[in-house]
Amino acid sequence: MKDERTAAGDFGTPLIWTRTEPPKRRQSPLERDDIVRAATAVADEGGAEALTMAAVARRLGPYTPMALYRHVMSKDGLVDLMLDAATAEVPVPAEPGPDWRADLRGIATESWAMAKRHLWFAQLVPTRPPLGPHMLRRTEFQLRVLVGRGAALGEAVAYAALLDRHVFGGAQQEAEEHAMRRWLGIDTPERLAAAVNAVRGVAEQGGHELLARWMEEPSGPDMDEQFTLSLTFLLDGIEARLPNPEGCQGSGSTSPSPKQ
Amino acid sequence: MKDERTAAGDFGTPLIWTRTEPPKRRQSPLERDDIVRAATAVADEGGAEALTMAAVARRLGPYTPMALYRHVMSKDGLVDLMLDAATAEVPVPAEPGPDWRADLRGIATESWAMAKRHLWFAQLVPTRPPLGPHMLRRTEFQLRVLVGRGAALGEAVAYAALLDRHVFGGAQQEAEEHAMRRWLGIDTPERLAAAVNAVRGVAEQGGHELLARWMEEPSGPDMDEQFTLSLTFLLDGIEARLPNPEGCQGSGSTSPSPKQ
DNA sequence: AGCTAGAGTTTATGGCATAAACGTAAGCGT
DNA sequence: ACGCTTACGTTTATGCCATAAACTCTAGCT
Repeated sequence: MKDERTAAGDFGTPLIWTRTEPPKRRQSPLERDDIVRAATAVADEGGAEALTMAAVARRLGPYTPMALYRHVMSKDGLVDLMLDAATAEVPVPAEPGPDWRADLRGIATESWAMAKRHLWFAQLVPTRPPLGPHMLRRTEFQLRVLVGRGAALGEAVAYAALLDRHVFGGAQQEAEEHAMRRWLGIDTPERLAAAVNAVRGVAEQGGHELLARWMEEPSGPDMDEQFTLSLTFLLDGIEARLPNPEGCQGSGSTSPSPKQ
Repeated sequence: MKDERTAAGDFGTPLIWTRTEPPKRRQSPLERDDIVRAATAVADEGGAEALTMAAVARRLGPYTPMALYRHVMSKDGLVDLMLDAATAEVPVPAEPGPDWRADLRGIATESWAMAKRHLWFAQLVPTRPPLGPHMLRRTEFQLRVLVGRGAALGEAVAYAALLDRHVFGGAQQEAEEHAMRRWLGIDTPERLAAAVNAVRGVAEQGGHELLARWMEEPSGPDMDEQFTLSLTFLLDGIEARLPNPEGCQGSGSTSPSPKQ
């Protein structure tokens, strides 16, 4: 990974999904799963910026960073494995149920919960192509639900993408706030106050009355409520564009024109 | 910026907005604006991962990376300035107009267009607190529109956040695809085919029929259409929760319960 | 017994941000 | 005119990263 910042990563190196785990000796002391678990623990605690090969190796015990490369190919490979392992935590039904909204809502809600458990997830997922087996399985389920409700395949792909954007976008924002609190708040509460005051000062100077008022006394739905809210908005929107009110199969390529 | 990857950045260092540009000599050869412009050009061309102090300095002419620090304080400071400069490109009306949907749609659409001009924007914006003056101004406008329509302040903040999440989430995805194409596609078209085939192989093996079908022949709304679509969904949802159908001021703290 | 392949280590390279100390020259007051 | 100050840019050095390459050790097969 040449530069970690890039949210549009370097996919040039072969993806780890093309290489299977090397065949094991009897009981090799180090395994992919151990490494992924350790890396996940490191990132859970310190965020994505704490995830370095050295930190993972240290956590595993008496290992050097280079030991990991034999098993995970590269840091990108490790990240791919971590992302897929985390995705595996969201349960995906074998078959779509009778209520398509519940199906999609379930996937979204579970994903949201997972992303809150692993705040690094939302930070890292946009840096890698979402091609892990569990992510594929998850996507396929979403598509089946939508196509089963009459959406055209291309539309289904768009709707799924749109829902996921919302889940992971929200999680990303949550992660930001968490990190902000970590840096400004926890260790030095007076710095939090100072920063907030500075910003409020800017807001007031700029004549930003509403913003200043809100910063003085934040209110409104919290992240979870916002998540539920916009999820509902999106499902409503999708529903309005599905062809049959309670239908079976259908091409569904025609769609009502939305309000402009 | 210790680790660039982190989408939840290090806000510990004082924000650049607290420091004004140092007073200039007669005509200092290097100015903040020059630097920000050059940095923007670098990132426009090479993406966020190409944005290094050295690259910016090189672009400016016969300067060393360290020269920049006198003017922008740190790389984070530079990024903050870049983000705000880009935000300044989206026009914000002085006053809300008669049609609140048009107002919000306008901000969102212009922001989307800006983010497509500067693909690094969506990659970098989640790494820094959105406290630049232009960003504040933009947010204040959104709030004024919503509060003017009867939303409670806290709700307005949530709605604005929710809309922005979609704008920048979509832009982020666009940036990913662009980078992916850059790495896999442009220089070596056969590698694109190989990669797609590999993934399709995985999809087929896993019995992911719809996914495989779609990868065989992608279809459906493109990014712009998806953007418009989900924007409409969200505006519809917000509209349904605004108190008065065509009203003036109002507390708006009660809201219809959404369909579950 | 000896070979081999896998596991982990050591060493080295190069990119990156950035702290610290160092010229250098432009403008100021005297 | 003289010297001091101060902004400006450079040099040098530090430390953190990922990771390539070569090396060592050892289990287990032939």
